[in-house]
Amino acid sequence: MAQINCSYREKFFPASQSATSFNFGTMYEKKIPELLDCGLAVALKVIGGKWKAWIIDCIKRGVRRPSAIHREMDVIAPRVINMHLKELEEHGIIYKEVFADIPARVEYHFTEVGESLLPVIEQLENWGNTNKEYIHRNNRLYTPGSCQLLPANAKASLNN
Amino acid sequence: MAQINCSYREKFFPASQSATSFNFGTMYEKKIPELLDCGLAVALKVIGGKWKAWIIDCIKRGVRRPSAIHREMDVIAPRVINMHLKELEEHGIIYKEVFADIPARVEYHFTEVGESLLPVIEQLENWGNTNKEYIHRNNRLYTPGSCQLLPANAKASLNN
DNA sequence: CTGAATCCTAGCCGATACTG
DNA sequence: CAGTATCGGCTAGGATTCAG
Repeated sequence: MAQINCSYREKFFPASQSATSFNFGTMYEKKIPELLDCGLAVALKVIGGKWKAWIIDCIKRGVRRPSAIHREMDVIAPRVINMHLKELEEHGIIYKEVFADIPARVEYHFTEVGESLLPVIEQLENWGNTNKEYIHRNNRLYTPGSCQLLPANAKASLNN
Repeated sequence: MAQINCSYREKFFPASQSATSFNFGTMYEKKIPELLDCGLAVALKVIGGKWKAWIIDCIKRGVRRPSAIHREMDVIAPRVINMHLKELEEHGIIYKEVFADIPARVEYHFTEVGESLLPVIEQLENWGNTNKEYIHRNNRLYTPGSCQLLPANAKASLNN
């Protein structure tokens, strides 16, 4: 059985203010610091954000230049893509190679840590693909007091 | 090498409007539908949200009653916790057992699908724990043009 | 081509009070 | 104990413009 070794209370709100309780993720200035010592929280922070998954997928497929990424994600505002790219860079997931060409030329690549993230993302992707219909279905059937619908396929997993 | 089988353009913005392109996630009413057919996006949607990880961890450790969860997460507004609980229920990750006691008594349990999510979360947690120092360090060292700092440990992963 | 600056909106979340 | 309602703010994200 999977084990989450998370003493969240401590990790989200360390008693010792000297802990690694600073604000990270500079996409916006944050008033309320969050996360910190919890691995799960950090991981979610890194791959969270509305379009990070898509961007990571781009780079993974060799779409490395900003302009190319913008072309593929033409429905998303370039500013937003750039913000996500910058955040990924700050987190050390990708880094940028700047060429002295004119016009300017830039390529993004995964760092080692970034590459180590890919298999984990694949797990998430697989889970999502095998369960998305179920989740969508549940969402549709759900009504405020419809707990009766769920136990049918859920009770099986109970053992008390 | 990990493979993400995501044709994002199609999955986020299906050409056929008849696709599973409805709005899910009723924590709030959404004006702009999102996600849909991409497994990764669905997975992130399910475990996303500021406190879902903590809540999932609670239930996993046997802290099943709302009042108990509220006690443990006493820094978080009960309303917010309830919203996340409701969303997890709507997504079919947990379900609620309602006892006819007075005062009211409720217990949350994982559905089968919910349990299948735990190992995946563990992967994320592990990745985060082994890389959080690196990420935090990067965040601190980062300055707008500090791409010079990263390639040092990043170049190694390049092969072109 | 790259990417910063400005303005704006929607939605997540926080605090409080209230019902059964 | 469990859950809802209302109000307000912060912030991620979207649209546009301009600079290097």
